[in-house]
Amino acid sequence: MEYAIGQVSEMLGLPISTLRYYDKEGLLPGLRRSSGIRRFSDRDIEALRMIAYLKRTGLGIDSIREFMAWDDESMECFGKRLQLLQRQQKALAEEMERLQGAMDMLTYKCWFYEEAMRTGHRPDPSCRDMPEDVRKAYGNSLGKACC
Amino acid sequence: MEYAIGQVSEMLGLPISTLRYYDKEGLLPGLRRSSGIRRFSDRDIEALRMIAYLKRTGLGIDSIREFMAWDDESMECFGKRLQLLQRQQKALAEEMERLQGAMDMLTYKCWFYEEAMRTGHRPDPSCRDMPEDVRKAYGNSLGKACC
DNA sequence: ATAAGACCTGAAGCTGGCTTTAGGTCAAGG
DNA sequence: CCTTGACCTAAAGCCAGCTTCAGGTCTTAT
Repeated sequence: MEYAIGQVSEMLGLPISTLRYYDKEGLLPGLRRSSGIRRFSDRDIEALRMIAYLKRTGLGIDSIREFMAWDDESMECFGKRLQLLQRQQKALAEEMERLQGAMDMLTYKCWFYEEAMRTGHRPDPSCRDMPEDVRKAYGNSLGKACC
Repeated sequence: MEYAIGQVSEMLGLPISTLRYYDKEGLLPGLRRSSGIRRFSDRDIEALRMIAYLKRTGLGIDSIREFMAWDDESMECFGKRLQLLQRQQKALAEEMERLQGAMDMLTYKCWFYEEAMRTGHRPDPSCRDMPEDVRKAYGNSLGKACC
């Protein structure tokens, strides 16, 4: 089955301009055309879904282009793709750790301002009635920085 | 204690240009100057640490400016800041879910290409020897999309 | 007195990932 | 025949968050 750009846009919820941009950037190396018009195959659709996922992982356009360029029939492709994905897995794990630290800061600060509102003054981080989870979050993030 | 911009840059590992940019953007409303030169107090330093954390949560410069503008001596400030932080907590939780989905995709795809290299052909997602954690990751992300 | 070094400013430039603009082709329907 | 609508292109524009540039001030050491 083949689709025109407008249909694909609807199917995937992506603007037409984005699809053309991806094509121009070489993210869809197998894309067919008939008399100038792009004809998206089911494989192209799957590639676009994969692109969306790769973008979520934080991968940039350049790496996605590489990923898509490796001919997925070849044995060599498996190794190349695996390597790229593993690298990205590591990068994403680090990013998620960073975000967890930020989240812990928010947990502590929300407790802080709730306490401040309740008692009328800024609580002490060494406060004995800090809940256990907040204490843990505090330790995992600010520890000593305050504001 | 007060510091000049170069010292602060060293202390926090931020480029001088960034510190000036933050000041220009109004992120340090209390910053003192003597004869044109910025004098960073300990409170300004703490504010900068907090800015770094807020940025990590994904908060934009505009919201950080708001956050910093609320006079933190006032009772009203507690409520305002709490509200902003809670909103960001929700946004960050959603972002982390998105990333977890992306991570699950990577888990599945890494298994996929490892299998492909081992066996010499692309494995079937309905494969009985898919490890439990990979199956779970697969369910939580692609499910049916493939590439 | 002068040269180095730390500070200052406003404005322009950069990056990534699109989006918009301006202008053109082509097929179907009234 | 002419309009409408879906497609096409190259090039310029946009946004956030800095960074760089060009030029100026102030202090301190030689």
